[in-house]
Amino acid sequence: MSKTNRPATINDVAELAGVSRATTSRALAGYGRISEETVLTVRKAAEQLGYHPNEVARAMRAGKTKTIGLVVISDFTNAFLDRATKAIIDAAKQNGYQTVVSHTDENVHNEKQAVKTLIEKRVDGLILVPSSDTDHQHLNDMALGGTPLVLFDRKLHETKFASVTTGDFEGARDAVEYAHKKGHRSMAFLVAVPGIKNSTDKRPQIPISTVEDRTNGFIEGAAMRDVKSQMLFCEDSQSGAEAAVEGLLSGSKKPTIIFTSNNDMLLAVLRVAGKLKVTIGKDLSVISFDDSPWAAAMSPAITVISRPVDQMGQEAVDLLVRQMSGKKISEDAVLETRPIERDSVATIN
Amino acid sequence: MSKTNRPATINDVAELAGVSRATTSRALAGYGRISEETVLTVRKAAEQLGYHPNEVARAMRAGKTKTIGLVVISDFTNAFLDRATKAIIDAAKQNGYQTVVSHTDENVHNEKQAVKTLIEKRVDGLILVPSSDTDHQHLNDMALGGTPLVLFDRKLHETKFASVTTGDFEGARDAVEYAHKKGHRSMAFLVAVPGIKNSTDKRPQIPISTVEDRTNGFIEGAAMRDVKSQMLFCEDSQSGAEAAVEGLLSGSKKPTIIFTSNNDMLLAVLRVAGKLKVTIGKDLSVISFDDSPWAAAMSPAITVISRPVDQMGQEAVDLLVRQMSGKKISEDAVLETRPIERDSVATIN
DNA sequence: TTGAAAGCGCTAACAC
DNA sequence: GTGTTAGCGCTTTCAA
Repeated sequence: MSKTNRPATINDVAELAGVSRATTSRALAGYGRISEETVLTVRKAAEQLGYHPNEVARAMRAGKTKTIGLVVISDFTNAFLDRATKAIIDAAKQNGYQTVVSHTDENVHNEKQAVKTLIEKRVDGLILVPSSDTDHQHLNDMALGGTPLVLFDRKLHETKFASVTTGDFEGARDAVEYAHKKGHRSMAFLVAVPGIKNSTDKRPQIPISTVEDRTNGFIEGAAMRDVKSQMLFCEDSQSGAEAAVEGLLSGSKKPTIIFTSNNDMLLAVLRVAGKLKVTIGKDLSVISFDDSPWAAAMSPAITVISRPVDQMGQEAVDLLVRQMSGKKISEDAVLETRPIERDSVATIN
Repeated sequence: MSKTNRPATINDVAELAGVSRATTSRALAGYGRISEETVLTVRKAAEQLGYHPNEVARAMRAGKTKTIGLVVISDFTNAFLDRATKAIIDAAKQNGYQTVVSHTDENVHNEKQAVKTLIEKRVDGLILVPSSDTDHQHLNDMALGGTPLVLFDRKLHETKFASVTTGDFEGARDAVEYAHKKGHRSMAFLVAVPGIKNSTDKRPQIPISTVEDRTNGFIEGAAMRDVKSQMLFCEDSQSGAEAAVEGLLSGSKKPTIIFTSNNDMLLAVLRVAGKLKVTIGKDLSVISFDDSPWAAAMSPAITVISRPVDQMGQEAVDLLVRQMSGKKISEDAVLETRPIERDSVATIN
């Protein structure tokens, strides 16, 4: 910092070192022909002034910000997305990129806003967890202005973006299979669907590919084994979910096992179960999508269908980095889910 | 996007609209004297080209990036910091700022790196959860180059930074008081201390003000009521914590209640309890710092000392915004903790 | 080995 | 009401 209170510029350094800006730049960056001595002088001057290169100016000149934008739905107060966010930030850093995170609370309007802002900030690339499969006009070529985009966790039909997802259809189907093996014959799938009110057992429009896959997987699994199955599509909120679960557990068609489409739904089941004094793993079994530290720490520990979140983050960044370096790929990475058997599924004979 | 594949600039718009850059800028930003008609023409041209203002150039010119940097320790895969991060991002957005998030895994070296990068990106301000009370040379005036900094969740002694913290001393003390009322006479405090190996009951250097406060609060509370108390300072890792808890529970000085200094420690207790078949809320009581959705959903639900995380985020951004607008304040906001009584503390008579 | 100068995209004096 | 111009801090030709 020079005498004034604003950060030192390369000019300040040049002046103090008694050389030109160009020389200073070269000395600091260490390229071109330059004498050992000058380098030392310049370095000392820079140090003395507490010089930090202005990355904004650099970005301006280079036309690259070395920054990627990450737009996640919901907040990342979510056992899957928080770790995904971390994984992405880490992988990006590994590749020399900073990450700017926006979250959209599952709201397309916020998503549009976030994408716009990020584009204006001239991020070099974008990773997006899209809110809606049907509304994505803000992702057309013109809006993106050539910024590469990778989809995370969800696909967008009718678009050609590269994406990183998991085999959730198979994951759900196999989970049903597993429950069947454990003797369950009456199963329910509790599905959070953004945009709907309360809950319904009529299948609504599902604007999220992942949720759709899980739903279809559940149906397929149930059909294969001919078990009694029901689905409950419910509002993506704490109160809505709890009401739905209460209905489910107090009704006449009470299942022996509930599958939940995400951790929030799992928590709803757990809360209601606690309230109704039904014991998980005995009176009622549970399997959820996505693992979390607390699911493993519960008594009983919760059986889950986990997804390789770190690897997903890695993959997303890899895909993006490759696109940012010019390739116009539209590859899809589909990783495998992995069941983690714990103690929340009772054996019934 | 113009014919070439790079984003349209204001020049492109000006050319298409047949006016000068300055006029274009005025038309788009809507300032100065300008005819209605020109505005329309320019707007249309901009639209047609998919023009997005280049915020990098703007930032360069204005000397402001409208961005703040957030450096959190650990990852934010943490029931407190994830919500804090969200709160900060939201509050920042409210004030027209984007947020760049870095995390340091509780490692000072990473913290230095993160701060440096952010300074070079010319963030307008910084919110930091510092890793270490003893090592903060990288936060001196010169390194910061005048960038305002607000401390979050932890104070740094011997510095003059504004900070947002909570009354953890009182929180811990009152929790002991509460446990005493419920009849507990033998209490243990499980404290995560970064940097130590395994665990010890000898009080080590605690480089985190918050943890120090909690420890002192526990001691004070225990002293006031003359209960048998012990402390276990343990490595901040899953395996380390579990080993410590196992020792605690199988030893002869087994307490009736364990206080945990954060959620990771709570999970360790829960995991070990599950393994050892000790029932929480009956065989063993638990109170933890920091609330979380899952703590409330467990059976029994966990009694916690919660902190007003949204408000903390708000406050931090407020403090920062005020500093960014020129004031050189060094105010400290200390918010109150709030006990949430649930079912993990048994009544003993 | 070093310096001078141009230009990245934008806005704001200042002229007309 | 609109255009011209300078300059934010940096890197990189091009000359010397």
